[in-house]
Amino acid sequence: MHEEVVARVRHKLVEGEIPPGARVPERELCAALGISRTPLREALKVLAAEGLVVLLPNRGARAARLTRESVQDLFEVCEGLEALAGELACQRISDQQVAEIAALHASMLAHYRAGDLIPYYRCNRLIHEGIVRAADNTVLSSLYESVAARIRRARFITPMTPERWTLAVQEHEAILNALLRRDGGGLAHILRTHLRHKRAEVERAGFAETEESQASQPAGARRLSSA
Amino acid sequence: MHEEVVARVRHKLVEGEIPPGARVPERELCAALGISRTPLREALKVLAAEGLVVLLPNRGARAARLTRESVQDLFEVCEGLEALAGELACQRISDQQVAEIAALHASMLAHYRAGDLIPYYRCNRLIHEGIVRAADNTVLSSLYESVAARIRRARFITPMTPERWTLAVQEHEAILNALLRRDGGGLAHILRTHLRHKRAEVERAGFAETEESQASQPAGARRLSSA
DNA sequence: TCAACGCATTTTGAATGCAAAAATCCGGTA
DNA sequence: TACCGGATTTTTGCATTCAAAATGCGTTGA
Repeated sequence: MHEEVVARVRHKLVEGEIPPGARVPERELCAALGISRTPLREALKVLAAEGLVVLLPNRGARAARLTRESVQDLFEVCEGLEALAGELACQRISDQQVAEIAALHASMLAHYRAGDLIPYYRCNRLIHEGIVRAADNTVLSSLYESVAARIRRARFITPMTPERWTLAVQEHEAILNALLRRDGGGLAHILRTHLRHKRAEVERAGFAETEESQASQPAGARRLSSA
Repeated sequence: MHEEVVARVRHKLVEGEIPPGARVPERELCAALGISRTPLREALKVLAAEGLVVLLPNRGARAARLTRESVQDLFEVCEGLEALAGELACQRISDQQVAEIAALHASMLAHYRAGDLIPYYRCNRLIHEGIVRAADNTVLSSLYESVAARIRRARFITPMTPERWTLAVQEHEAILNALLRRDGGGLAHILRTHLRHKRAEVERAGFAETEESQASQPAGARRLSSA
């Protein structure tokens, strides 16, 4: 049941039901989930360790903000993780797994042509997860899952433009090709490029400062602090 | 106080006070730390999310085992993270930070010459952490911390041989040189090599099957399972 | 003799209770 | 009317309590 609670609350955070910067209403969530405070508080501690919420001593939990720095950090790490996944996947992926990803790619393409964004996103995500899974590394999988979930929260503030959509599909063609050729270096490279473009789009769209919910959490000057 | 408890228990796990595979004695720990079960259980949930303990439903917590697969996975990911840190650090490190690492390197060298393993390990760790810190990426830092902590648990089963020690010091010379030249690619490469050697040593030493505490947790056949 | 069953004890997981810290509200004052 | 200070209410953090599951042990019957 503990895992269930963590998953439910994580879903609310990733899907924007609890927007970045918002307070996490302990009482309400307990009522909504039909549980007492103990398991919810345990779940919040776990989500804090994952970086999805911030625990303020004696002042409760807030959904972590998406600042310019944190998004940049997340993309940098995600690049590294996906590149590693690409390298390893090309060494270890089975023909069947390649076929599964090729099938996902085909339906993603169909959704692109039909202009269906939501199912397109779903296939997109499954392809990236498939590559990570094919790397056959449980540590990598769990770290990727954590980072990707946090990045996914930014999609509400980045509109998908037709140009970017076309480019992304082209990049996915290259991804599939590299995978078919088992070209680890090439796959790592195109995955990095793909993510850099996505990141540029998110940064261009700007974030933070636009949500009313970003209030009451002072902007940190992390880049200035040294330790 | 919550963070305090997590840190204390994590220390017990990383330092081998609670060996891999051993049961985490909830009652005892509560008594030892002078707290009730609630905060301890919260801490265990967090450590489970970090991968240091495994929670068995209705059967308590055990310190995670160090299997061949999990150690391999950890090293693979650590390589990726350190390589990324090296790349970023060379772009962002300040002269003062380089000087700090150079100083650490010098004292590490002195400890090597004196044959003092423990302080050598300490300097070694601080150098690697310094590089990661210089990458100036909080997400990277926290993931690295988590992976490095889990890897550190393996050091009790890998004796330091004179040959490996000499090689490690040589590699650290190359690491410092790459850093002084701000050669990101070169630093990433030597860091990967350094870790690969360390990993080979750990794998050669063999692990698991040697600790009585590894008992009663069936060996998983993860490499065979697909999803 | 040994295996299977049943009961008691221990351990786990979640709910509740209680003390302390924040946040809020309200009245008073300048 | 704006601002400050204190009391009240709410929220938070931890301890305690309670129910359910697992474990251990003794008994019984083949």
